[in-house]
Amino acid sequence: MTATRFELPPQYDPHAVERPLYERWLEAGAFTARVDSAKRPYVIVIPPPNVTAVLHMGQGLNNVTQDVLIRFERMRGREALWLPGTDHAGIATQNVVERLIAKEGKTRFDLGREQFVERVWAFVRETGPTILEQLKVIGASCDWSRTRFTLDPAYSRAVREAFVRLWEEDLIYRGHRVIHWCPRCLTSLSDEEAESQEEDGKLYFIRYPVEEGPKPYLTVATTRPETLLCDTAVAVNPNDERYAAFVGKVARLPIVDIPIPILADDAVVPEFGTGAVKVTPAHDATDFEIGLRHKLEMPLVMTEDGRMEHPTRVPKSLSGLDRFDARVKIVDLLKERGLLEKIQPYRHAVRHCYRCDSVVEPRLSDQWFVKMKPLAEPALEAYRSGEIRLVPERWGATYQNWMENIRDWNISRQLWWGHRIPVFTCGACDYRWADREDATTCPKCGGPAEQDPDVLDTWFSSWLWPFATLGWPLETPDLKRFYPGHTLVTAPEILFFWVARMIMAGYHFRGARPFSTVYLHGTVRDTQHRKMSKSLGNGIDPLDVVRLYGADALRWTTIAGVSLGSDLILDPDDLATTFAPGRNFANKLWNIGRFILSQLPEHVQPPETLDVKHLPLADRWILSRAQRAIQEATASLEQFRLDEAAKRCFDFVWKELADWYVEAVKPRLAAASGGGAATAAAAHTVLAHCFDTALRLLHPVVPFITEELWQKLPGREEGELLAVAAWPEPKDDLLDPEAEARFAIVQDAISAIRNIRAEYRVSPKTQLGVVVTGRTPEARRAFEGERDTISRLAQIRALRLDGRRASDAGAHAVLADGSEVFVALVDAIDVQQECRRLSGELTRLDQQLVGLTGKLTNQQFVARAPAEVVAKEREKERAWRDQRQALADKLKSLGCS
RNA sequence: GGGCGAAUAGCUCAGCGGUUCAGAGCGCCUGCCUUACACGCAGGAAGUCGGGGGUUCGAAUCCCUCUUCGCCCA
Repeated sequence: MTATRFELPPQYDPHAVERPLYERWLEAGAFTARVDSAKRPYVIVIPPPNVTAVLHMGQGLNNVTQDVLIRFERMRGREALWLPGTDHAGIATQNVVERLIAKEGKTRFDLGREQFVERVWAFVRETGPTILEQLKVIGASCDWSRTRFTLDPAYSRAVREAFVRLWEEDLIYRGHRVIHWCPRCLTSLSDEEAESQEEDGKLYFIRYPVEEGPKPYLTVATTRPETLLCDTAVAVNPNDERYAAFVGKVARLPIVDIPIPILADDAVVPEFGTGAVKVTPAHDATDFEIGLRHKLEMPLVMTEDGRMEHPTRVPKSLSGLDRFDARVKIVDLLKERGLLEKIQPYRHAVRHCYRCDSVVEPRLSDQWFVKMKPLAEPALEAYRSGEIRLVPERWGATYQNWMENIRDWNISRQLWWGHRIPVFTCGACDYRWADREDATTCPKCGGPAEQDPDVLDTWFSSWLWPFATLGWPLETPDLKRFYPGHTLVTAPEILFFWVARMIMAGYHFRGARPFSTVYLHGTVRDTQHRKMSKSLGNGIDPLDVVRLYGADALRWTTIAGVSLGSDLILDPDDLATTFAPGRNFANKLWNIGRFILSQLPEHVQPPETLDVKHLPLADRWILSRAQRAIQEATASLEQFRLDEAAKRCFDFVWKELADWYVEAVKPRLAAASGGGAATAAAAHTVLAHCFDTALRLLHPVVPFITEELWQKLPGREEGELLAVAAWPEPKDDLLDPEAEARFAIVQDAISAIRNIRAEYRVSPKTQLGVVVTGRTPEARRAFEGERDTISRLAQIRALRLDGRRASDAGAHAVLADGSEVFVALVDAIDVQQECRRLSGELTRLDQQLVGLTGKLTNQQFVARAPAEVVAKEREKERAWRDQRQALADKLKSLGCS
């Protein structure tokens, strides 16, 4: 019976099992979605990590969440496809490689475009697979046969196709306007990529001399005095009477000393500063609009890398200075000339580059834009009609707000790494067109064609991810079968960057939603609630966690620790405590398995053979609890309540199966070799069934340990895998509310005895004499049937159920249903203490009864509350009165006053 | 300035109209190496559910307001 395969170590060792199991899943093709099966598809596309990235906790949470969902649906019989891949991440990747070559003392300009791009490719080929390999370590069940990269040739064709189509639909245009410019990355950014942060800045009040004005000067307020060098006007609000007399006059621009007009424009907010503002059309989006309206000059006063430069406007002393150094200098110059009125502290939003955090410089330039309004409309409608659902729902407001106020999308980046913009210009006739092929000559005049030097925003490729990964624009079998997809799991930070745009692209290019549900999970933070980040050094390396405690411990802790949409707080300085829940649970599961496996014979009868009605109460109870666990865990997973599902399974396997059933059934198992063969056989079946159920339910969350244990269960056939085994279905004939209620009383009795034992400090070794008196025939039958259970779990020498006791020296307890417990404690008993204990109970009960009777005598309650609530309260009152009576009797018999 | 969210045991969080629902995990206290597990077992202490007001027969749970914190957008 004790075959060698059950000789398992008392502590679970994840390292011994994880890698081989993952290999086994791969070899079996367990994660490969089949294009030709009859199953309904279920598709998740991974949010592609940057190709240079290494796994961090945020991705850990993100990917474990996806894995739970995909494994759940796979077990439920769907054709599950979890499509993995990476993103070329234009700016980020280019930055990484630029830093690398900087160590060699070179810049990308030294290498030249072609060589530099080749250098990036070499780097990417080396590091690209890293993060995907790391996903395997944490158990991600991706379909690796379909791994994609946004710069794959096929994917690049999709990007190009999308661009050309939009061009043909007249949705792409060349815009001349002020955009966000990163002077460090040397590229323009979209609105989303320029993140605003509240900062403490200063408001400078500067006097602009006025020629022949009502006053000698006009004071303007600005946060960026260095830009005054390219001011081309001063503006006030047309309705601002304070300045009416200035309008039409000429101011002299300080330092530069040239005349600029004073004009009136609605865009000026009278409440800001003095109500008069300087107008810098080339370095401020609002000023640019003013400039357009008043046909102002728009000189640029900075180089692309943010240094002051202009042939006539920048004085020699400032030329070549960084913009922030120039600010200081300019302020000094203004002071010298008596033109600085004052400086005030000022809190305002400043935009920063989302990749390098540099302060973004608004800058006038020509860029390619996508007209977004027509794309946004279907995406907005999809949300409003419920065709696409956001979980948690509250993000809907944010989504709608963004879609309603959508602005055109600047998609050109002045980078070398990425999809080169397929726009060509004829050197001879200036004709401009977008092309699916690399053109060399002009289709109009045959002149030389020149391709736009810029590349596309990375998000312009990743917004096609849900279908470009499946072969679009070709109508591939994969595309037909696996689009539209189902669930997208991601963080709210990229709701606009990526999710919203994918929805737009889905409708625009495929005429169908890319997915039906967007699950937005929280952020991983440290104990001070700071977002984990490399720069703060407060991150946790998920692989460290795997190394220390195993992948399942990592997975369990992240899934059970985070409720729908909330942040996950982890302590990077105390991994042991942080991941203890996962480690402890895995070990517990291991040991439950170790025990059960050691007990089971080679052949266990299937649960269908059980004569349920005649099983012992404990068996009926645990079987019923198993059905409930199935129902509740399934329902929770369907609602994306992964933590709830995990905890429900935890309670079933630990708090019910291990703490109660396994303990209750030990005497029967021990009797297997003796005369109790039949009852032991039933116990084997029940144990095997319940454990098998638990392993299936837990597999999506802790796949490794469950697979390992499941493989060892008797009756396993060669090649069977839990990863593709069927999800449990609740069996109605095993649901048994009566057994659940009865067994609860047995548990209640055992707890009462244990409580008394602890209270009177009776050693666990001391075998007690106990009398349990059931209040009802049902209770008496329950106690009778579970006599052995009670004796074992409460360490009882002599258990009487007939109500007769040998002495009165003992402790008493009354159970919820009015049944009574008497524990003989001849020496240990302290009547005074017993009186205190029981009267304490009585007082508590009395207080509850006061409240309850008050409620029941309240006409309003009886009249207005639902009848079933009232009935429930009445029933409760009856039970409590029984309890109270029993307690009072006891107190009286003990002689307590 | 606009919008959203959070505030419940020492910590991280469940619960979101009906008192044995004031809970879990970790931590803490007491006692146990009871032949699956000390990464464990048994028992226990611990919160006027952020403040105030309201709705309701009944509120941690709904509404208003204030305070504190976080996020997003301008």
